[in-house]
Amino acid sequence: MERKDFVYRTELVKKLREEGVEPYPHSAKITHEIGDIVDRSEEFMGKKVAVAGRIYGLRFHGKLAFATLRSNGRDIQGFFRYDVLGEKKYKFLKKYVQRGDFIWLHGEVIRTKRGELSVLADDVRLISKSLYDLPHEWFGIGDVETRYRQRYLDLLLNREPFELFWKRAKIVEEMRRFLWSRGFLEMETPVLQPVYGGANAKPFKTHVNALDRDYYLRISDELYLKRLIVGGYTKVFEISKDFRNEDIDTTHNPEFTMIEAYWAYADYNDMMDLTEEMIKSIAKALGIEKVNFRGKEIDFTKPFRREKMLDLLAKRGITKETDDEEIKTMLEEYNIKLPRYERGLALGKLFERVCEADLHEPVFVIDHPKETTPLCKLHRNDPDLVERFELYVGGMELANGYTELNDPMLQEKFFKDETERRTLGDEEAHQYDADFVEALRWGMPPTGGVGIGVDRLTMLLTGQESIKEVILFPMLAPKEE
RNA sequence: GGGCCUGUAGCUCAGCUGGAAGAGCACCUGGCUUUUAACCAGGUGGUCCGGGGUUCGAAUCCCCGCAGGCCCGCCA
Repeated sequence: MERKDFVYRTELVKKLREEGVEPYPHSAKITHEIGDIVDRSEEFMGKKVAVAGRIYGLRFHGKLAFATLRSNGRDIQGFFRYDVLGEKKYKFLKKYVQRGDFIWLHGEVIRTKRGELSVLADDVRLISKSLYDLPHEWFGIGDVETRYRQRYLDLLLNREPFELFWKRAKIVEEMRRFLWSRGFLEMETPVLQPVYGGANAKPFKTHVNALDRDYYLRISDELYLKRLIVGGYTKVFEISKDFRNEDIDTTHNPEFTMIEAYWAYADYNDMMDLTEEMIKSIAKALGIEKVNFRGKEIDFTKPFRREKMLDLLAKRGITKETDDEEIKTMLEEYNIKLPRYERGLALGKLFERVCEADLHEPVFVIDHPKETTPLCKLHRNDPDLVERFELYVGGMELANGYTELNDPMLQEKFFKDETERRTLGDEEAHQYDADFVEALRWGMPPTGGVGIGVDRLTMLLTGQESIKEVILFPMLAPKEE
């Protein structure tokens, strides 16, 4: 059974065509965007304009009618008078034009008796017929599933997400502007990779018919951007969609956006400075100082603290003196399973479990045990650690950076260690990337790198606690009919 | 993977101690020359998520399934 509104409106389209009116014309030339007129209304007063937009409200009042027109999130009122518009067009409006339709109208910018900025129409055209009744904005769309599956309805009827995704676009724009201003070049590296790397994660597998080879969707673009540093660039970045074949929850989506930046001759301290300055400049550009997140305030104007991971663990009673047996007991208590006991890995896992959730105000956690990643340079003062940082905000990991490992022989060894972990059953261990080792053998300068989760940054800057709220089309199970 | 919750008109929701499917808005018809959630009068509209069961009778109770949300587990 077809929807009643669809049947009725489809019939109207048919009638329009019978009368020689095309309900979906090719263009509708406007003189101004609605927002421009609203922003500079006094300048436009008394002038003739042509505007277009979707009808959110249509109020017939005998021989008068008022329409709320919206375009790009901005509203202006269309004012139709029988005597100004003429009988034919007025009747057309009444018979064929409904809420949800797009119209074009021409007329003088005025204010009505109630002071509402309006265009007093002397001409009106239907420029796109909607075949469904637009739900009322007053009630909005509340059903979360509808909001995600039909995001356009969410954007059309709920103000908050419309503005939120505008902000997300601004965040990405500011990110680019910031890095461009620092001399970084925006690069594009492969999404389809024969060997995946740069993170601990399960990949999506695909097949390249032309080569008859299995490929992977990237889990990170790290190893390719570093090849570009080998290639001679000193500052590169990429905003990349990465793919990780893992669970979907409030902070994870299988497809997500990451920005990675690599900077030759710099180290992890420089990258922390860069990260902090970038986030603060984005927040400033958006006029954001403090955000309420998970019930607590985050102040983006204060300096980001830097804490050593081992110091944070020590505050929880896990120190150098804690012996391996005690740590193994703790792993069991927290139900953490490692393919094989390695102290450094265990400490990294315990940190996530014990400390992570409490890191609310921005803090760089630095100097991780060396077993936590194979891509990072050993610490200049302690061979058991690496020069790594993770930025935690709101209890989430927001960024991850290193003084990049550029010693090809050590890189080879670390990849071998990962291969061993893989054979022991660690599905997320890194793959051995011989081509990347080859690149390092040609020489990569000392380099600092960082990756920042764009979705999570958007969550933090907008106070949204679910990643689905900041991804336009979050992954959902396909609906079968 | 485990627990809790949700699914009723186009939208927002009520009905849930079993007994004739409802409201507001939207939509349609009529009225109205300053409305803006317009108003007034009348009207149309339902696979009560799907399947099975209990019962004289199920939107309501039971079982299975689907989809979504939250929490936990797992995981960047």
